[in-house]
Amino acid sequence: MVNWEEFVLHIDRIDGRILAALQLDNRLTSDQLSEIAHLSPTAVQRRLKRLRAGRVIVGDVSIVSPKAVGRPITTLVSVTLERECAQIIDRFKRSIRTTPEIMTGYYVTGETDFVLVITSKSMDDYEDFTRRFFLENPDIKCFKTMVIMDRVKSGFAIPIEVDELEDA
Amino acid sequence: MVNWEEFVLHIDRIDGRILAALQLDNRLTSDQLSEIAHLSPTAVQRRLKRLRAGRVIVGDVSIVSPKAVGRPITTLVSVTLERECAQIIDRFKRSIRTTPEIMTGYYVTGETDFVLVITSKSMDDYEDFTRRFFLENPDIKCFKTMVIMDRVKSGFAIPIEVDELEDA
DNA sequence: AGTGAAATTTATCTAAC
DNA sequence: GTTAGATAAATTTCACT
Repeated sequence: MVNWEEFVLHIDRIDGRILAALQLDNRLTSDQLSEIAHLSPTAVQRRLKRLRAGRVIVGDVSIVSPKAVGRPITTLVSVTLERECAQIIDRFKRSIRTTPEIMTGYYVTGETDFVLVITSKSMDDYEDFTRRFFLENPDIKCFKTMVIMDRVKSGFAIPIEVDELEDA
Repeated sequence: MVNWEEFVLHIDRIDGRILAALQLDNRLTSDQLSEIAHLSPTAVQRRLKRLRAGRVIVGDVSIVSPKAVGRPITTLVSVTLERECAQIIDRFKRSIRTTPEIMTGYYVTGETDFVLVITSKSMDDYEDFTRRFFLENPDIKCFKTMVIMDRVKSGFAIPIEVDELEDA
């Protein structure tokens, strides 16, 4: 039986170029992409459809300025749970998913168990959040806050080494 | 003199609804957005133009599956520099920006100086990267690696409390 | 297989009001 | 803010290699 979870489409050099471009700007038209990919606009669209259906492109989103919508404070929080048992971990994962203030949540190896990215309206707002979310949660042993001072690079673009892919 | 850096557009409830939708899917048509916003498609487009020009929407990107393009390993790395002087910090920031393996890089307060998000083809590839990037850099005092085991939530969507915004 | 060209449908932009 | 017409883009169909 095939493990369909592990199934990924075959990506060639042209796909690589299209993906590299769309990671930076997904509002490029098929016409613009056709120049980048050295292909006809129609062929580009067919590939796009395939890449989206095959979950190579997993989403298309607008990036909103946190400041502009009144959430200028972003913090990174590393969280250590009391005990690393499946039940407690799963419960914490669920609470991450249902808490809108948490933009990103990773379960990690190493120093701590989880790393979260949290947006807040102010430091007071963040403090208030920690009281509600962390201090009242008996599963949490400790947490450490890092306030983001500068987003040196805040992209999500994966380096796609086009030359390492095979020809179309 | 006005601090234009701090200037942000005024966002009303309708903008909030549009932004909340586009953060999840920016391929929604003006027609679909017009239903969400209870507005005509043309009015939606005018707002979109304003939101993009005013840098409320700072970008529009496709999210590519790291696995699908051969980079299944993602690590979080916290970096502490030898000394926190402006020159060393700026030099490190520059190297973050020019290193494609680093997807995200934050300058933070607290435990460490920087937190990086790095994609790799394999653990060997990551180890190789650390040798090139960290171990050969005399400005770096120490770094700690956390391998991401589960992306519990890997969105960038900011919670937009529509009800707290004023009417159009 | 996958590609390219023309026709149709659909969305977006540019006026009007 | 809306409606209507022009422009441009995405989809579909079909012929080609």
